[in-house]
Amino acid sequence: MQLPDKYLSPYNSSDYEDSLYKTWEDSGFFNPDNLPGERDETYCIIMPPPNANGRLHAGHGTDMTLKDIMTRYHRMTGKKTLFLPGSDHAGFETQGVFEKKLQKEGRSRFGMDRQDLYNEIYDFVMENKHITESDLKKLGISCDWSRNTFTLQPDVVSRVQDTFIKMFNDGMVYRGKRSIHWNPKFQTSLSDIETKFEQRKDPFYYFQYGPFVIGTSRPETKFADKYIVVHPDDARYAEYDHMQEFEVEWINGPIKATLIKDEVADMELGTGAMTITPWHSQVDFELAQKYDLPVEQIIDWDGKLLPIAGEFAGTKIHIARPEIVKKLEEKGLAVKIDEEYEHAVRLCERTGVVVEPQIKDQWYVKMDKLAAMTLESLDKGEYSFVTKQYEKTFRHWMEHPQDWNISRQIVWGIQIPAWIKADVEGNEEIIVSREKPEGEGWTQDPDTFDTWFSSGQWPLMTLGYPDGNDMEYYPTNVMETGADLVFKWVPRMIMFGLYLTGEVPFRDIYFHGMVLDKKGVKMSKSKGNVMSPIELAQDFGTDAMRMAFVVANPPGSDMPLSEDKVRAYKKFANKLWNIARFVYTSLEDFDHTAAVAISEEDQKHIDAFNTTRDEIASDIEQYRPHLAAEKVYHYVWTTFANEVLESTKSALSDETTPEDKASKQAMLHSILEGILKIAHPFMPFITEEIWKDYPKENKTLLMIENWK
RNA sequence: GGGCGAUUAGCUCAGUUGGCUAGAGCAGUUCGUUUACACCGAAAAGGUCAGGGGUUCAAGUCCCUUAUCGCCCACCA
Repeated sequence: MQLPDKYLSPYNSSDYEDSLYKTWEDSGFFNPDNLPGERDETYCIIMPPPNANGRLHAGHGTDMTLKDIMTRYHRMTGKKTLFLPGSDHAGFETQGVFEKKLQKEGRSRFGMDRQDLYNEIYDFVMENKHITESDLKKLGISCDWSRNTFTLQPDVVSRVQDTFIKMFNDGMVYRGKRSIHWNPKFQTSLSDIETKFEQRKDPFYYFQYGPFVIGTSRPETKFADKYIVVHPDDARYAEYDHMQEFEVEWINGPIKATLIKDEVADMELGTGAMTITPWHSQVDFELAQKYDLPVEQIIDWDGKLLPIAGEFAGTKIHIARPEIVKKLEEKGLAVKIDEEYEHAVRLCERTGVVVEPQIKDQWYVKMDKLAAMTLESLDKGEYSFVTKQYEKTFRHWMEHPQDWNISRQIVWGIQIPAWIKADVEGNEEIIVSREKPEGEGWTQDPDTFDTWFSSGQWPLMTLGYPDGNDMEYYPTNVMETGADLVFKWVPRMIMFGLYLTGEVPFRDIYFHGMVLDKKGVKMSKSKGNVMSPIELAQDFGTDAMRMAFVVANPPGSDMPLSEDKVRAYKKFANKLWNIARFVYTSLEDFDHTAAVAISEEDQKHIDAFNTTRDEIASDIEQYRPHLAAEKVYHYVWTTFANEVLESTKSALSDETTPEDKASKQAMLHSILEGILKIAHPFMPFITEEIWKDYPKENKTLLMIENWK
């Protein structure tokens, strides 16, 4: 063969990547239906859908690379392999992003028509979605774009709604007034896992309340407090009886208060006596239900005080707080203020807004049975954690299930298929159905589902549940995703899978860690240490970037990433390029179709390669891609380039017999093929490009060549 | 309060079921421009694998313990 000119200059990824991706895509082999040969065994990975509202980050890079390595490997071993892409509407997050955009334009979603708002967000998301998809292609991932799915496409919407209807009919969902986490700025409720705690130092106030001194950090909620709670064993209050009543002078005049003795009171905190505000505290609400106490709203949905606050009505709570304290001081009811009080404040995880507990009618999923099914299935070994360290955490969470609030007061999502008719007394009649019920007065619940309600059904929806052809891929092989989804997403998919089909959606769960910057600090826009996979791919080549994402990145632990690391694998790509150059040059007078006797020495090299190749295969199959990648690197550079290749140099010159030379040529020819194959899942572009020139009969794309 | 994990070369980290003469990248030392590659090669240097104890023929790897650091969950009127 003649050495192609392209090898005369160093490997320049940008000259090849786009056209190679197009070649793969045009070949149709991303779609398992088009793969050649008999393929009885299926292999399927469902892509965790990136949110359709922004650019890819380094986490996506790792995520996609790991999945693509597994996909490409299994495709080469002859399985009917499907890597199924999609995107998630990411309800609350997307609407948040969109509202910021509106704000910049001096607009607001409030007052906008529901459908207009939805349509505007839809257009915004579609634009971003296309950018994301072209970004994904730059990562070289071999997913079947013909099966690309979006959570808000009509057939997904209707099937997700059907699940809700089935759950309602099965008594698995209910509607009820509950203490919810309310985000007053974004006007929506949140589930437990959408909130986080932040340690803050706030003043802690002690007020005289009848014969008691109560402690509180939230005086602005106290207007309607008529119940005092102390611990039954608290000796300081032994003289008072449970349900004893007192006349109390309070913020806006005298009231009648009642003492409750209950173990929820913490004797260590403050004076051990508190008053309760059921509407604005989850714990208090539970207590109110236990003793059948009245509940009254003090703070409105915007975070302002209601008329019950008298002169403070209409005031934002953080403004009212010091004024209320001042009034109590003037009345001589303020005992003392502890300025050093540290406590945890619940915030909205995505927006950082302080959450206000409120009481609202919401839809809930009953979790007890679903959680039990999920645990039972785990015990039976129907699915398992590759990253074992998460199993215990997962179990603990599943053993203490909380009912799941699935209603969101936003438009960007799948509307809940429930119709409500209220009579004059405010009693509600509810029909759950996709179609509007017969008769007058029905309005559809304006709320949408929590995003995780639809993404929890993602493997089912993408594979066409209930009766689509692709259900042959269910259960899928592995769910590879970020560890932050151990509660948010993974358990929900398992629960929906078991509930709807009786089978888990995937066999193995593999969590990769977070990608940190080179100092080990979490990447974030505000810190300015974000590394874009797209820029890395442009600067160093996608193959180099993929290697950097995999090497030294064991399952389940975080990984720092630096440009130096990516640069190292760019060099490696060039090394591979020059190995090809050397081998192809050496094969100038070699006939690859002729039978050649391989010398004992050369056979040893081939055998050693085969051993390495099999180790790499087992590393990939057993979820050790980080070791597999390192072995590829080490074999190619140290063993092959530095040892094998060097050892052939004298023989390939004219100082040898023709037989020996032919043996060396055949050995190099054979091992180069193997190297391109073992490197392909990790570095698909450069290997495919070198493969183009590889002398072989009946050659196909490297992507679908046989691994061995 | 409950749980998980980390501690290995100057720095950032690998090291699967115990078999190690402990590896990689970057940084740094010496030599080399020998036609695959200077996006390179050769050679050397750097580590009582956090401390202590134990199991074993054998421990970076398993067990106990101490210290430091990180993360997650729960709760805090």
